Amino acid sequence: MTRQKIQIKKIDNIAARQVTFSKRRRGLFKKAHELATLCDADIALIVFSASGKLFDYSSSSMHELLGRHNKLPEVNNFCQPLFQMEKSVCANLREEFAAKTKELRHMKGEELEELGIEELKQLEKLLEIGLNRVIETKDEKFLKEIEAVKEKEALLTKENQRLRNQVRALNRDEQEQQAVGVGGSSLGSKSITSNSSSSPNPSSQDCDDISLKLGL
Amino acid sequence: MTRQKIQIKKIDNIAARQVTFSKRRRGLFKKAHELATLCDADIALIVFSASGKLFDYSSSSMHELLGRHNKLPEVNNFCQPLFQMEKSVCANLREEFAAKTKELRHMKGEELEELGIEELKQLEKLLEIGLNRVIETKDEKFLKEIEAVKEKEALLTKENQRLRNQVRALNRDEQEQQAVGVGGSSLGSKSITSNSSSSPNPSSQDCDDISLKLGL
DNA sequence: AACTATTTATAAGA
DNA sequence: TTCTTATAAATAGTT
Repeated sequence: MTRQKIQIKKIDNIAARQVTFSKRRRGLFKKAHELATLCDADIALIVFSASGKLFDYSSSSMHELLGRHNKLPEVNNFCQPLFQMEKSVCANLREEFAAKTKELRHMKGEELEELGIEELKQLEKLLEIGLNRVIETKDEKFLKEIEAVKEKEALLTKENQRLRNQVRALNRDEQEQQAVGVGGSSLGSKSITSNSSSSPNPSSQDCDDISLKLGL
Repeated sequence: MTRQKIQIKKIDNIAARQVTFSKRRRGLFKKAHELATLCDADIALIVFSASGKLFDYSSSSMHELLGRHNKLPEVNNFCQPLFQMEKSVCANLREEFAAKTKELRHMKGEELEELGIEELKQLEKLLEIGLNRVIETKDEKFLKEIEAVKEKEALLTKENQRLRNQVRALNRDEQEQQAVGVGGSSLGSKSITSNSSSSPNPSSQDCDDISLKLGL
């Protein structure tokens, strides 16, 4: 597909065919892996070169795929080659696992002696980037936390104001009653006190919440 | 691969993931077919979408391809238990692998949103420790490098001194000869020149070495 | 194994 | 879904 467009038909020149096979095989496996990763798909890819060499890729357990595929009648006797494949897949996985483990160790500052200066410099850069991002994210979370608390604070302040007004009104009522009438249970004051006792309770619970969160 | 480069990791948005799956699946099957045609390869490609739908391609009949390495039917009976074993081993490995991958991503500052403040703080500490160790190791390597160069420098200085003395002695001899005798080949000067021509050579090679190392 | 001029694939947007 | 389009990737031919 470049320098010159080619027709999709068997390449006659053997050397050229082998070169193209290597290049495109890589590309195909890469694409398969990308599709599996990006779209959470299960993929099995089996390639036999013209010379009979086997290459394979599978995004998850080959058996699982096989099991599902087994429902198709013509695909029933593949045990052995698939087992071989599974083994090589596992071997690959193990290899990757070892590589990841090593990388992780390096990032934790272990087994650094085996690295050269250039690699150490790259590692340092990587760690700095990671650290900065972590700090950034942490700070963002803190800010969010603060925002939330501030919101509650505003609500509480408002509620406090309301309550203060209520109390003031209540006091005024009582003084008026003492000044005007002598005895008798007042329906008005009863309803007000029951109101004010149901309201402060939840807001004091909010208070506890906030102090808990702030005291992380 | 366009408008914007994307990272190869699971696409979060479901709709976008489906669209990408359709597009890339087509591309993958096309590439598989091209490889099979161009290079006379046998290819089997099995894809399960995240929702479980099956897509497959094979360059020759799937049966023929997979039957090729299946000349021993009796071996199939052994397959099943071996599969099971291999499967569980692989599953475990995959799980650990996923965990390591996630940890590594976090250390690189990716996908941090899913972490809480406490975890972020721990991660930050971990990264700081790693970074410090890396810097330490790097500095040690630098120091070693400098030590090595200094050693060579000392050797060279010594060698230079020796050569200077030799040259001085040589000059003196010549002056004495010019002053004392008129003609005649001197055995003494001959032996000195042969000495000095065998010695400077290796030390000039050393010089090259050092400049190479210093110019890292 | 590298390079590079092109072709192809495709992410985002309509 | 399908089309468009700007851009990233793959790769044919070459060295």
